[in-house]
Amino acid sequence: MRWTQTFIPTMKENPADAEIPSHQLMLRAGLIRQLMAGAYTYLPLGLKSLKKVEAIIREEMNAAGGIEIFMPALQPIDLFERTGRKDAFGNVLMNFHVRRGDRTLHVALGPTHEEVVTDLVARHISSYRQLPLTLYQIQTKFRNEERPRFGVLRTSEFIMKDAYSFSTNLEQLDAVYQQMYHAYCRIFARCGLNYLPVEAESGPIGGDASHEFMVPADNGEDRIMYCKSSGYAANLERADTGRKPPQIETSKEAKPLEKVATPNATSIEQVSRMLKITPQQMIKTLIYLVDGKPVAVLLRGDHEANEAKIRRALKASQVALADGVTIEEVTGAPTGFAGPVGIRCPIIADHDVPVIANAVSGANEVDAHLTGVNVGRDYQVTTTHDLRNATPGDPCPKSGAPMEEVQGIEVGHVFKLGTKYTESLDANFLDQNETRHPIIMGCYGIGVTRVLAALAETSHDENGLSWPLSVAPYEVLLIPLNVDDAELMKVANSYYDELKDNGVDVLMDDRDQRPGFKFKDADLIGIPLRVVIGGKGLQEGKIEYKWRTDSAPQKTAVDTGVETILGLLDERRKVEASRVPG
RNA sequence: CGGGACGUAGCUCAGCUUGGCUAGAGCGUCUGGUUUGGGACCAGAAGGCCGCAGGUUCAAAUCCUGUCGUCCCGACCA
Repeated sequence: MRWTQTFIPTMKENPADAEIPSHQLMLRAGLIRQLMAGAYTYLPLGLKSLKKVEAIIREEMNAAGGIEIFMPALQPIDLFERTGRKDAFGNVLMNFHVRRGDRTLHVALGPTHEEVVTDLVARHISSYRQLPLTLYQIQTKFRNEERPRFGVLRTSEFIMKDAYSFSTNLEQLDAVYQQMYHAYCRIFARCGLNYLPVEAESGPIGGDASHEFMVPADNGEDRIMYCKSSGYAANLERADTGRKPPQIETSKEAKPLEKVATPNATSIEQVSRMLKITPQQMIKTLIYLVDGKPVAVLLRGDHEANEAKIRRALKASQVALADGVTIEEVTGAPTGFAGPVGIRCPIIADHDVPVIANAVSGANEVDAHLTGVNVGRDYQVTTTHDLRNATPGDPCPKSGAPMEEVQGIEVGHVFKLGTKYTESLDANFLDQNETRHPIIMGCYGIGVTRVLAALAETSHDENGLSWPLSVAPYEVLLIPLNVDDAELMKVANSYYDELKDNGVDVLMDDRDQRPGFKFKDADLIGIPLRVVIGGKGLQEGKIEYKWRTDSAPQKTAVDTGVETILGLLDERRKVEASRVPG
């Protein structure tokens, strides 16, 4: 492609609306333009990369046994009512009424396609002989995000690869899951991403049933606990704190229980400042409604509650923070003064709570806290649980070494679903014994547009983007330095033609601009290999090439330049391929 | 949904506090000329419902009210 024949609107300055590097650079390099919050146009450069990512995904999905289909974004709302996800999605599900003749249809724009694909399978699969089956598509998804942000990282309309596996038993499901997991590793490696598979919340099947693929990045929205020595990595929601139940006994240094006045101090921070103590000395008492009944959850003052863990510990189905009225009922005080001593509801404590000697907690009385709170004497717990988010320094559940927290961008998710959808949508099969069972599902998603953003976010320098060869919009950027020089253009054009004839994806900057201008744009859009044809070089029979990641260009003979470039590209492709797991 | 910031030329921004000439600059665009290896220079030109609506005032980009939009923090995110 010739630059003057396409549409690459680069920008010299950072748009005011963009804050993080990927958003700024994708705008400046002319990959995307915003239409409204959470909706972006992909310009030629962005679209080319997107298509290359899609091609890689297709190759790997096909190799892993996936069958491509294409389902409608437009879906009847009753499918979501049957699976209960109309309510589960709530406002995130875009849905509306349309008139059709004298009828009114209630439709949704698909946020994902479990319902549609399961309905399809329910209608056409009925025998174990037809299974296993894995269907996938690459398609636009719609989610009414409460807060779209960070450019293309979180949008209300985005491209996703979603795959769904259908199996007769858990062994089959495990096999597909492993295949998909492996395919995902290959996809992200081929895209040149530095990725980390992390354990995620696993839902009904439990165990090792869900992994998210994260790209470590400071601006990532997800928090991951990571252990360098064991390789253990888990979503913050999921990560084990590695703590064990402590011995529960009253401290030998127990001081007397005392009530202190703490007017208007309702937060851990305010109380610790007022009493000149650290949050670690405090007991945080959170009142939850667990399946409708109040329960006091005790945590160390500096820790965060984890509702999924609380739900599991209590074997409950619903857990939510209690309202002010309930809190007054069980504590006898407004929100902010709850404590375990004398509270009128069951207590459940985190492992780290009973070991706090002479703790400070709310007094269950307005404007008052207690000091010298000790387990056994002042409040009773018989056992403890892991009820909180892990924090940096917590021991790794595998190695015991301190874990660290890293931020990440979620680019993929593999998940063993089980029979949630097949049961509600009647997707059954008959086994060898003519017995009917619900089909066992798995689902596997990749945020295709997010892969692009993650690459931009993690692969750039102060001058612009830097693409891997595999997904770069173009592999080679050919720069003739003076388009008015007929001799020079003759060489440039023959390079352009020959490279194209050899299957190289080449962009020629044929704009009538000064060299410096072109070099700046070259760095900004980040094409991996830059080839410069200039008057000075031609005089000595040389052309110049430079990898985007190199600092200085190298020279090679004009006559053999094309072969040199082809060789360089081959070599680089091999290097990139060597990073892909086999 | 709670909190904060912003909205003036295609882009980045000044002007608003303390209302008052024809609303400015740099970059970009167009024309002519000089240039040509890291975002050139000179001369000229085009380009604005100052987000929108209402109000106060002799007079509003500027003050007030409302509204829409965008961004950031938080909540939310099968």
